[in-house]
Amino acid sequence: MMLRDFAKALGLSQTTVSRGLNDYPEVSPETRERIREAALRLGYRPNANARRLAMGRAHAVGIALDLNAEVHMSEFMYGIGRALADSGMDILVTPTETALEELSTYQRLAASKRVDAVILHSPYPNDSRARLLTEIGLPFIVHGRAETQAPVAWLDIDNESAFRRATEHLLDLGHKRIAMVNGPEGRTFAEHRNKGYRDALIARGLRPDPRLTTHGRFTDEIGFRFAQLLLEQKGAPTAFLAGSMMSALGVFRAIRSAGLTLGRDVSVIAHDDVFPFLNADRMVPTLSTTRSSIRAAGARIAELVLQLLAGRPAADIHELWPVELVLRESTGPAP
Amino acid sequence: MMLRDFAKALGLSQTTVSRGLNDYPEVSPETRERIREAALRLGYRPNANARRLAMGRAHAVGIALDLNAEVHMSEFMYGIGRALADSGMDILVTPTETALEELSTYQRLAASKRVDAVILHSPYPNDSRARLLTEIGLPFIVHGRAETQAPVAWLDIDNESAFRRATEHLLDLGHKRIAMVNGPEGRTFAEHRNKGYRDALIARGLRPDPRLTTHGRFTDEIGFRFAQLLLEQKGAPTAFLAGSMMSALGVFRAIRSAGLTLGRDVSVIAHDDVFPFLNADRMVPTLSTTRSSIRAAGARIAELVLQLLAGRPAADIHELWPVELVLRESTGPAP
DNA sequence: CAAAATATTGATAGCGCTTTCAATTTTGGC
DNA sequence: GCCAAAATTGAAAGCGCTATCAATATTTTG
Repeated sequence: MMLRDFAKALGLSQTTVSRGLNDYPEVSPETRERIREAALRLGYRPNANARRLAMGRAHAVGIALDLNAEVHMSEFMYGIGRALADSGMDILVTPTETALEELSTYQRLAASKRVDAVILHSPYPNDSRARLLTEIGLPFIVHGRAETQAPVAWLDIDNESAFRRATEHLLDLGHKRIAMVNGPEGRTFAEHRNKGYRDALIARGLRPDPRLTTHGRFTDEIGFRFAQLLLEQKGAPTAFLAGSMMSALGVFRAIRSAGLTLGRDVSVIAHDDVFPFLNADRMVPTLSTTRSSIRAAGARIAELVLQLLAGRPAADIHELWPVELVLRESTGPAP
Repeated sequence: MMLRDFAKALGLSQTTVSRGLNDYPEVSPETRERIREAALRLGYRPNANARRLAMGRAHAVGIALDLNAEVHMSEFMYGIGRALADSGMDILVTPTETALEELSTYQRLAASKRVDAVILHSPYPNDSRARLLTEIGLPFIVHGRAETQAPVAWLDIDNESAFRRATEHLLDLGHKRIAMVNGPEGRTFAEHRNKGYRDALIARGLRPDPRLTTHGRFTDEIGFRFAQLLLEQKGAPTAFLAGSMMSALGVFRAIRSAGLTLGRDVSVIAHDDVFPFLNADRMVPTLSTTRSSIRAAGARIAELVLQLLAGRPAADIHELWPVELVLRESTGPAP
């Protein structure tokens, strides 16, 4: 069934029916209701591709499925999708491995008019992807922060403050040697976390020891290896900051396999993006975290994308979300 | 730049250019090359929405982002996307929470012609979604197995054999009480795993104890709670089968928090979908697994979708993949 | 070398919507 | 009750491609 048939069945013109379905003001309330009801009853739905062509809008947002951020992606996308559900917007996912690949993906999406906007995540402070998108005029919003010449819309969590407070808390507990399993080097969020961590140490007159910091993907393996390495040395750290729950799991294993007790011999605070499959509050011992739902961020970002496309200036779209520090059993006084 | 301009710039008709770009045989090799080169040089790309409308094909496949299968989704989608990369097919993701929601999603996608096919995952033996898709004539392929009246295209891993062999191996090691943390009740793969597990026990004259089996989502919490419960009882199991790496992490914690040693006091075999962020081979101790890459499955499924859309009968599309049993340190002789 | 094939290119009619502009009906003011 | 203004509906022209059918150029054949 297409518009022509549907309109004929109603005894109305295609024009009126189209207007009725698209909330044009000039169609009378009774007619609109009649159209709505009939559409539901007869199961008529406009052909999305015809609409896209006629309106010159793709009704879709793109997102790169980046292996480096993989654990986070589905939860993030879930949030985006939920918020977009009623807007008729689709989510178009493209796997990318390298930054270069991501760039050409955006060019393709833009040139072929497949998406109206894209959501950029895990940015660098000076991000080539953000620059490209600005240049080709494809609207986008950053999950995280990037600086470009032109104003950029972004939503970020306050990583710096989160890690500063987490570090301060460990310092308050008497820890002097605090290690950090950070995210991939160079990414804005990793740099922000680093800054928060270092600032907290320096404020207490401690000098950050570069050997106590590592960068890498959020895998349990990296957490494990780094923690194991440090724990078997003399002058081992008594506390760890972990950039993700995955890294934390690795750190846990290293602590246990060194015969130490988590929360007593070694304290851990991890950043928790709130995955349904990994609950910091139900671990044993429960895990202290800096917490911020990545799903909620995705949902909000989707709303902001809609606003951006509706004409709200990118320069106005900046949200910095505070991060909770949730203290549980994995943190205790320095031994 | 659109086709009209591009064709004009080349001094050719739109027809010829379109044919050149779409690999029609009647365009001469030199002309084709000239078109190709110019397209690259001038950055011309056909408007996807105009193509979709003209061709009556969406050039997209849909997939439901199901919270119950969330950890697996990004890896699975990554495989799909990689295999689809050169085909011009997009991946359209929609979050769904309930089966009902998934049904209405498929109806919407079909009615509005947003996708040419969908990929159905985590099916039930008798699956309402598969029935709906058959009924409305939206091509689909199942990751897993479902039975319907009409023939259904599917790709599945041999869960039954995997869990039979895993169980047999534990039995060979002398274990008598073997527990299993299975997936959500009713899903085909969970039932198949159950069958493999039970058959192995029965073949050795052991009666499966229902108290040793639990069903649920693949979270570390469920693994932990179930294992903890069993390990503190008398007659505790000496071995566990875990339906996923996440469940296994929970089981590990329970074993350790009971003061037992993994691989000595208690053995564990987990099913490993091969996540980049969780490596069974680099755990401590290394983890014995039944292994099958969900990413590879996704990639193959994408190929099969293309074949299905190219006209290959669904009845011909059935692949049952063998599952490796990888023995490592987490399995040892019964104490 | 003309006629018949064959290879290659073009003109144009959709694809199923939205939207502009025109037509018609209804309402309001006096 | 009449006319201007407002409200409501319709006709038809795109949106930017693909694909059908017709036209032209190039070979092949007898």
